[in-house]
Amino acid sequence: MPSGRRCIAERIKRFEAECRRRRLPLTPQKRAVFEAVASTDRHPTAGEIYASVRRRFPSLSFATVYKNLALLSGLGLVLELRAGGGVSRFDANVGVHAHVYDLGSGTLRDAEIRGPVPMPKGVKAASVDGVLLVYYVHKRR
Amino acid sequence: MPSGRRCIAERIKRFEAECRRRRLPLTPQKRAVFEAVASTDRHPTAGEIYASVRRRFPSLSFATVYKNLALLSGLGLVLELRAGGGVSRFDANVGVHAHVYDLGSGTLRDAEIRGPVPMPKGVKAASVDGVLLVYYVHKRR
DNA sequence: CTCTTTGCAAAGCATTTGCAGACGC
DNA sequence: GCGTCTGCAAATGCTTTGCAAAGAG
Repeated sequence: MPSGRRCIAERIKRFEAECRRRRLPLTPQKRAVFEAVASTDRHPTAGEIYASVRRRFPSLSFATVYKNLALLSGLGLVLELRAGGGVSRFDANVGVHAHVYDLGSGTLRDAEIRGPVPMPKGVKAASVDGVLLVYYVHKRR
Repeated sequence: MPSGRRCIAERIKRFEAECRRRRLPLTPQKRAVFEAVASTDRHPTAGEIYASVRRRFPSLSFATVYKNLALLSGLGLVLELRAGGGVSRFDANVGVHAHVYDLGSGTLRDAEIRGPVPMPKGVKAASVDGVLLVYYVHKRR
């Protein structure tokens, strides 16, 4: 399922490699922020990430969290989900997958999809960095 | 194409029918806000809608725009796109279609897709209100 | 007449920015 | 050492809310 041990370790390896390649300092905070996103499949918000990382780095500030999330997002290591509700959620699963957003409860959860996601016309497959696929569902109307 | 005359008229008809069905007053502002979204395929932001409607209703306030957008969104007449960038964009095309978000320029545009969008497991097709499909693309990395 | 809506002003809150000092490499 | 990062505090800006007056049906 979404994030087994193996998968997390791989994500972190990729994160480190990418930082080295770019000559970006591997600070403890940066690593902790990435780990906070990579070790869960709950699509944490910036606030949740802050709370989580703060346990190990009490001096952590929100600015650091946001700066690192922006950085990671720019590196393609993390996906920012603005699918519903008011806040951004972050996902270290950069591959193609789907989310179901419940309009009633505001819940955002992963979904398995059967079959491949079609590619859009006029877009080279190679230039697609990520795909956000969200199903909006309701209980009743 | 996204929004021909015919299509716009149909959208407005649906909007009016839905309001009547719910016994919701059909105020000029409400209608104007919906029309502002329905008559373009540019996915306007709340600010753009405000500017547009304000030309005909100089006393219009932002609160009215937001309240109506929230209402329309709840009625399923308008889709709120939080796909990229910082602000919400609104789309009266509630049917299944795709968007391409350019990470470089921050542009969000419509895209035709070939083939059907797969349905997720564990979700009844009938309960799916809408599908948001966004391709994140880049020029270079 | 009743219930919804409007418009204003103020509040709310997630996110961003500037900057000085700290730190990775 | 050099360039990036951290943390603080203040600012930003989209969005929401409360409320009294106006409007739709």
